[in-house]
Amino acid sequence: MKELPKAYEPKKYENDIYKRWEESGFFNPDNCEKFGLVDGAKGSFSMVLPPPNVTGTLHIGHASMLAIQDLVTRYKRMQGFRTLWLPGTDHAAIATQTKVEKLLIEKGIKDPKKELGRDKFLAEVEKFAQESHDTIIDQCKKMGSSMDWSRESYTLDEARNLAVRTVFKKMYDDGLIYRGYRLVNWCPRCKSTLADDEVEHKEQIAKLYTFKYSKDFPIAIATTRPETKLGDVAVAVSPEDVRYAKYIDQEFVIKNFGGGADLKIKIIAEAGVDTTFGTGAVGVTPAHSATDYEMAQRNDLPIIKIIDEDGLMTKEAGEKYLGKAVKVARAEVVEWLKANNLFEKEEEVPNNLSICYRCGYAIEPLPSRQWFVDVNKEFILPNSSIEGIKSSDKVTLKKLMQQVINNKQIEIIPDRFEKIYFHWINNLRDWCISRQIWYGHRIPVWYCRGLDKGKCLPGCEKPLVSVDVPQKCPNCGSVDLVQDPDTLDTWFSSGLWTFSTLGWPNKTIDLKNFHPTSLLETGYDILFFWVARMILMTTYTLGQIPFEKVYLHGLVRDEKGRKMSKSLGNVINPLDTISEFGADATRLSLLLGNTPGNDLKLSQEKVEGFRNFTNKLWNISRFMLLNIPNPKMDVKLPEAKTVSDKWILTHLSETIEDTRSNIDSYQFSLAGEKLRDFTWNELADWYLEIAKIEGGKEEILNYILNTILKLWHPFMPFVTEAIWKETYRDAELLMMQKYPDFNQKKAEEEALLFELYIVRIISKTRSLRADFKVKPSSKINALIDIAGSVFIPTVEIDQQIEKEIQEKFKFIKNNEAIIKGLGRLEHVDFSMNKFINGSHLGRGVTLALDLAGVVDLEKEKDRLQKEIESLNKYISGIESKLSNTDFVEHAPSAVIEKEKQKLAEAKEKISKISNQLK
RNA sequence: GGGCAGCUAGCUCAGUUGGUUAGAGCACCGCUUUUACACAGCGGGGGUCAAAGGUUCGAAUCCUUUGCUGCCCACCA
Repeated sequence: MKELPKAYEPKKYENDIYKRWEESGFFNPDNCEKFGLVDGAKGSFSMVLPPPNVTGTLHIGHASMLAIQDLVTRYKRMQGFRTLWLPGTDHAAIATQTKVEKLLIEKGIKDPKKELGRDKFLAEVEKFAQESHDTIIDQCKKMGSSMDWSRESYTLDEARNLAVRTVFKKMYDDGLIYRGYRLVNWCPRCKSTLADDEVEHKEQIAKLYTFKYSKDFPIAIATTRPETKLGDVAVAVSPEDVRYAKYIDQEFVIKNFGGGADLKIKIIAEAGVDTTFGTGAVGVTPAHSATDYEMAQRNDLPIIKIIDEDGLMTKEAGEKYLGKAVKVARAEVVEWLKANNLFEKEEEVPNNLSICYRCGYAIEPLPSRQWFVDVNKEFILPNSSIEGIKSSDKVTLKKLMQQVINNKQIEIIPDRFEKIYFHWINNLRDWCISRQIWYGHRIPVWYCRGLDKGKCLPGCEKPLVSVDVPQKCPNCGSVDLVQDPDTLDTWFSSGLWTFSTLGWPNKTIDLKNFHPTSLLETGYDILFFWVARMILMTTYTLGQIPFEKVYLHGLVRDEKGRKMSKSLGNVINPLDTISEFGADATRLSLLLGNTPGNDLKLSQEKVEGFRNFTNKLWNISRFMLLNIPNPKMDVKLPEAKTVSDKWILTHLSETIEDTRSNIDSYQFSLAGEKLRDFTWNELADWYLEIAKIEGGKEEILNYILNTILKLWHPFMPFVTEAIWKETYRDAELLMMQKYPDFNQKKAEEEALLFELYIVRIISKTRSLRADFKVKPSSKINALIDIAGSVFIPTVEIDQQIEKEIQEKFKFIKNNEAIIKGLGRLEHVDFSMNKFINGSHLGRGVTLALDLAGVVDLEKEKDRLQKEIESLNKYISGIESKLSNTDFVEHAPSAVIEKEKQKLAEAKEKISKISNQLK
């Protein structure tokens, strides 16, 4: 017999337990296999950790992700799958560089990049990334994550760099990567391009200015950005617009617009122009607006770049504006328009401002020479294992991305995100992958600087794309090669994550064992950034899907549903809740009440509630251990000695089945709630109390404890492992035990009867006691009468009914001790067919408490009267249902039978109560 | 402008293919320190399931419309 401390103190156990897990080596599937803990028939289960950015520390959203993934991992591992959960971190290029720049500026370095230079600056970034990485890893461990640290990866390490270079080269050779001068999203603060989906929109009120370019110009236009008009090449009007039809195709020259350059403006017809907005005419600025750029392409118009990468006006805007900031230029253009009487009006309109998703700065669209991935170019996919795409078929990247979802090779949970995914792909444009920042994978492209400085041969201008550093120009033989200064979009390398982490481009055993991965669990907020790009990169590179299922979780919000942010001061730090309430409570509060794809509201109270539950489980075990002198680890389903045993074992069996099927269908919350109900309500509140009365339950308690620890382990690994150790001392880890299997045993009828009779009698006894304010300490007497069940509508007691009554009598009498104990009764008399006055519990059972001296007669009358009222309502509802011929004709007979039974039962009750009132 | 969710007890949410008098946790009220647990136990109150219409014998559940709330997407200059 062992005794545990009264309350569970997570701090005393968690670190040691994690250490034991880690030292066991079983986070690594190779070791599980070596020790025969893998069931060959089950195969592999693999999952990559969505690598957290090394921009800082983990927040509660990460904790939620870790809780879900660790739950699945432990569950699969306990089932005998060859289970791999592969960890790593993401260099997060722009984000990390921006962060470090900020920190250095705070330290007093005004322009860190300029002052330090590339190498020193990068060293600073790496130092920061390393520190951040260490914190992240530590936090993962604090959460109990059972990841295989021996396979840890980084999106910017050597192995991943090889994968990046190899894929880049392959895509270039297939013509899917090209270099082009095109309009890109430019962040003047980050001084880099951004992909389309890295641009966010913020609603604002903008000033809309209406004016004419010149006195002679026939059409007024409206714009929110007058300074860009210095780069206008056309005015677009709707072809339907009668006001402007006559001007279409005319050309105008505006001398010295805004005091700057001359403009050549052609009037063009564009169907997309809204005749009701502004003047119904749009000034077209191809270099600084995506829409206008497309119009220019369609109409063969020139592109005049008047804003540069620093957000300053170029000389194309005219000498007057050269080098001036955009905002300054705007004011000057407006001023000029007013001075020249061209200005018509100024009004406020709602407007969407494009901003950088990393730094929030306004995006400047501008034309630039960049590297792109062509999503529409056709190519052939050798080694295709994509269903519906043969190795000889021509495909595009877009088509690949659509196909794997269409053919259900990849399933997205919840499936509503599939629609969103398709919509995104349909609108997808070529992906700009080059970034003008320093922290990232250098683009594996070199340029020849000539055999003899600047004297290249024809053909030398072709970029030299190579996995390894090329020694000389293959065209002219020069060794004077210079690498492209740009780096790659961080999502280019994280897009390779499922296979680059498994050793690709080498043909490794890991790739064979673990790819495609089984599950990708991540937030819906990076569906496009990451999930879609992994699908793109993996299907293209391997001809394989990256994962079979995508489970998307939502955001963790505060108790009011607001996003957590430092400025609001509502951030819940997982380390704080772990330290205050324990990792298990933190995990449960993130797992339960959380449904796929939906945001979760979290409050301190919620975590507290689960801390209470952890402690409850601890105390349940504490009590059980007091009653299990010799805990045994290998358990078989024990034999039930009493009805209560049958009852609890039946419920346990159901619980195993429900837990498993809920986890299997990704309903983690339901699984946990079911387990909690069983543990707290059925086991603790009923069965353990019964065990105190009946005694002699060592074997069954041992079985139940053993089983629920296993069932709970994936949810709350620490406390279960701690109890396991206390129970079985030197035994092996709970983590590696076999997850309980549902035994197909049918629910025992007696188990149901236990609820129908015993539980009902006790509950009624308790509620009557409370109603009549009987002191809990005073034990009273009761009378229980057992008559024929109302199901047989006959007054005569034939043999069959007699037998039924006898059996029922025996059944209830057998549980007298429990009834007395839990109902706090001194003495219970049993009778047969006495039709006594009392509470009618249905099925012919009547309960009467001896309340002599305690009963307030008037109060009792009131109570009965109320009960009659409610019963009458109930009865009339059923009667009207049953008298409805439509119902009787259409409803299935089972439903009608049920209604009839309910009616009979209610009627009997009411007649008995009326009797009593007399 | 297009799309997707959500609207069920004071709060957070369950409610699987339509079929008990719609459930749980927290909070609330009353009682209890009955030796596993007061981070507990027992009992209790509380909802016309956002609104309207429709389908059906029967709707929280299916359909239509509307209203809020949130999110995503989009080239109204």
